[in-house]
Amino acid sequence: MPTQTKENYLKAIYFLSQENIDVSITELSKKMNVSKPTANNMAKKMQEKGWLFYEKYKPVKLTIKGKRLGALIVRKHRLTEMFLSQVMSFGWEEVHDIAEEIEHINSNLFFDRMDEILGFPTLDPHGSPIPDKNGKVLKVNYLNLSTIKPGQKVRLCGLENSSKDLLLFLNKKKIKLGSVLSILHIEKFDNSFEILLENNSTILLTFDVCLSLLVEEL
Amino acid sequence: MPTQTKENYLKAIYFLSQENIDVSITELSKKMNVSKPTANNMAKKMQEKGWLFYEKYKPVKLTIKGKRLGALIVRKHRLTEMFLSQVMSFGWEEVHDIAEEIEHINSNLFFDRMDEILGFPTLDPHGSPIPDKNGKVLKVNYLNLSTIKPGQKVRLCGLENSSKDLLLFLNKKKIKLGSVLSILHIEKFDNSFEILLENNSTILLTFDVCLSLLVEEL
DNA sequence: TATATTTGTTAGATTAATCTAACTTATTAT
DNA sequence: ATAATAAGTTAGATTAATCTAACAAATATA
Ligand SMILES: [Mn+2]
Ligand SMILES: [Mn+2]
Ligand SMILES: [Mn+2]
Ligand SMILES: [Mn+2]
Repeated sequence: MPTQTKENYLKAIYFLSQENIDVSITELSKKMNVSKPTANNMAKKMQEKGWLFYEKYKPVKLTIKGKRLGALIVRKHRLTEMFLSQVMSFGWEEVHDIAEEIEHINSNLFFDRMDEILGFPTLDPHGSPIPDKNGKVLKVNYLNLSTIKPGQKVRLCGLENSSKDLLLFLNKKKIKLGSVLSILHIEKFDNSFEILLENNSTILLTFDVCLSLLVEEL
Repeated sequence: MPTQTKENYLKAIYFLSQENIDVSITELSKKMNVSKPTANNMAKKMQEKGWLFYEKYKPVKLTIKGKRLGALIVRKHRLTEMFLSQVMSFGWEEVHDIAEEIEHINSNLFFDRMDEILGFPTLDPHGSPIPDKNGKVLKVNYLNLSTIKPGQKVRLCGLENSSKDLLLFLNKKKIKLGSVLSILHIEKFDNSFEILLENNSTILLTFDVCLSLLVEEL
């Protein structure tokens, strides 16, 4: 029976592991906004639970069990986000904080029912994959908008980060998941993208924003 | 920002207060399944929060603030039960345990949305009133089935206790909220009730079960 | 009223999650 | 290779929530 706090640590390590299998105590402490001794102490406890490998002065690494458990929490998180968005009409910028709490609810029945009501979705409202009941994650293979050449037409499929600020910004620009973007021109000076939307309006996106958008070519 | 544990204590005191405004430490400790020192200690802490009056060797009593807060947690609990039952198709015997966790979610938006989707219900799936956003509770005035005379026809409107066992028993007997019951006969020997249901089947209910059923006369 | 029982409180300990200060080990730069 | 910096660890303290053992106060009973 993992506690809420430990579940959050597990998820943090799970995400940090995507970039690099090994996770340093310092990275973990930063992600969790706690002191290094706190992260260190927690790492030891999680080792005792069999969720990760811990050796003094070495980075930690999830065990198979830890990885699976982490994925299952992510599953609950993303199913919840999908439910909040599809069934309860929340905007994609509102769902994360609530899901951060609901992901800790202890009832498989509850999440299975969500899953069923949603028709067994594979992606969350931000385009991230929902791990299956065994913790297996579908590998999606999107392109980064920043790498697309002028003249190309793409569809927005996911986000590199789903920060509220980014989501609100995209709302304002009338860009949402599934939106079709035509790259008209890339400004040499600052690498900003001039983009034509479906509604025939033209918008400008900074290179930084383009780095956050995952697309597929049409 | 009340913690989950303290919210559960608050709710416990809130319910114990319905029967008797004053609540003893022993009652509280029993309801919460903790030792008396634990309950005592918690009572002191809740006093510091301004949720209750506490004086050594005296029973505790909720403050206005405590009563309101307690009612708001009950509101979240019952809205959740209603949502689980109406929107997510859970049986009335399945909703309590999940609601016991979800009631602690920290998002007014979440519960307001539930409320809206449900069409602002006033009763939960067990017939208990849902406190309003100010913590005000509608006073329902049902009769106890045990007090009804033979020949009378009544509608089931609520339950004195919503234990899972009772709910499963009622499921088996095909009795649900709104069911119409005609009292055919009361056995003098054991006070058992012979009852005719809408589907024309006749069932027998012990006096104890009748004590748990709240009805209105038709 | 005296005694027994119940109720409530104190004291002291434990576990989880956190902190700061001080120290050690490892890594990086000169 | 040494010194400086960064990363990781230990030690000791704190707060919330819990326990048991022992004691005190209130209530009930004979
Ligand atoms: Mn999220
Ligand atoms: Mn969380
Ligand atoms: Mn309930
Ligand atoms: Mn609860």
